[in-house]
Amino acid sequence: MSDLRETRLEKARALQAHGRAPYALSFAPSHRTAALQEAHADLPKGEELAEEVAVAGRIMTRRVMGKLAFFTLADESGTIQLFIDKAALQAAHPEDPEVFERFTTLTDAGDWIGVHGTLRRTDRGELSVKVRDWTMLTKSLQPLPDKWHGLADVEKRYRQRYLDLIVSPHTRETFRRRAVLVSSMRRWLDERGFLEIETPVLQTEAGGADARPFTTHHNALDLPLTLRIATELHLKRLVVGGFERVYELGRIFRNEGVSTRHNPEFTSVEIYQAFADYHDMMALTEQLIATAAEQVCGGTVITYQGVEVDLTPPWRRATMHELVQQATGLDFNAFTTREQAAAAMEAADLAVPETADSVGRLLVEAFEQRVEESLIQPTFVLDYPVENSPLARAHRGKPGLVERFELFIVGRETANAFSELIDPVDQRARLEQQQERRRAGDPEAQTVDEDFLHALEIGMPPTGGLGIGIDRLAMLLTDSPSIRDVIAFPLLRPEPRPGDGTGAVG
RNA sequence: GGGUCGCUAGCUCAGCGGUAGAGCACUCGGCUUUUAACCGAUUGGUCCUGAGUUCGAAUCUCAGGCGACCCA
Repeated sequence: MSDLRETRLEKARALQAHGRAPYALSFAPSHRTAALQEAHADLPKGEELAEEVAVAGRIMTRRVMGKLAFFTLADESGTIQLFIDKAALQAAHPEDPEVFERFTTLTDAGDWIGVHGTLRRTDRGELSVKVRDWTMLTKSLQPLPDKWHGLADVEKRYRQRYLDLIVSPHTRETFRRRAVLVSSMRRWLDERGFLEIETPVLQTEAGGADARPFTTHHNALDLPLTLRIATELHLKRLVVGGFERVYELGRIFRNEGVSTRHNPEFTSVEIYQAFADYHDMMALTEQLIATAAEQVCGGTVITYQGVEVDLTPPWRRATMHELVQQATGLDFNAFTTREQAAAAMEAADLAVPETADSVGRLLVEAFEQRVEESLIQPTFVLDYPVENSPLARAHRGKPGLVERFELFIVGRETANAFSELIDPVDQRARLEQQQERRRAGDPEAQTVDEDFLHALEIGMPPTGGLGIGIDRLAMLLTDSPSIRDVIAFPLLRPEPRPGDGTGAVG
């Protein structure tokens, strides 16, 4: 509303007129508020210290009562109260008899200010800075949301995340935890000799996953490009090049719908370790995630949406065949044709989609329909059908299967790993099969990447590969029900703002 | 893609066919121990958009927009 804004602009002009700039260049705080609260927790009521401190922050609430005022000042660490005594402030400013009135009338909730003063605990027990001098750091022109209710409108919280962060301590904590998660994972990998190497986001043909890419265009080269849908094929090239432990933690883009579990851009970490197989990657996954949980949550037993989840290794391991048999009574090892499997599934009241054109794909269907969401505690699901795992190595002992696992926690796929396929002849055959599917109309099927195949022909050592969805892990470790709660700025349709010239957002 | 729900003051919400309201915020006045400060007064609206029904629509109907949740 422009009246509120105009009032604040007027205050900014008044500050300028009185020699106080509405936008300061810098300020030197001596302490953060949390450090002061902690250091002086035992200061008795009514007592004051001689030492002067400087703190900076945003005014959250103001209580002005005649010749005395209390502000709540918030910095990133926490809050502290400002105790503004008219007589004391004026005594410190003989040159400006209006100093108290300027402070109380030209400031608003939302302004950034810095103050110098002494610490005292009020009679009511609130540790406060008794203000000797104040500086406007940034004059805010827009009102803050309701100080008691905060921002309840979910859409507004996503669109104007800055407001959400100001008024919702829980949101700040979520993104702080996400940052701890990411740095914890990088540290864990770095300490074990993994190199983070950045691979291209812009690619002429996106590969490494079954997904549709975003398309874009390079003007100078007049070249159509796609955004990456995985980092897999380039990281493997690096293993071919001789890096034995590589990873990349970064943004992936998939041109798909949005939901509480999907955002078109999301963050993954892919990790490749030479001379390792998928059993090694299971051990790595357990340790990596358990360590992250300890650093983010303080322990490996956590609560997600009211359910206790125990991330203490080792985690349950079960094959997809076992899990499906337990849940449905169907033994997919016994089926030799799709017709047999389809009939058995229909008899068990399972849907049989047309697109699932093999026993293996039907097995995955049965898994998704009856098992997936029941896997609350961390579970490695092993040994997938070869049909939908074109980059995984054939199982060493089970024909038709590959050495692959997916990790499920709270019913959600959280990680995916293989003993990587390193035989270039087999790899070519698998990708050609995928290309066939693509020709037959599956837009998510993969294409043949000739340079990748060439790299495999140069020679990739036996390698274990792993991908972890950072957003879903962040949801788990921050107890967030929606992926949008752990993405600072989730994709939203732009808001129509017809003819709006001021206060536009975004 | 389907279903349900939501959209009213800067924020949080009430109003559900008859003059658009409250609390907070803002402005003004009072107040030297408040902390959702308090007391008094004032200000503030494209009731998401459009069409329809009606003497009369924030309210009912239809279409559209944006979002949330559930399902596929």
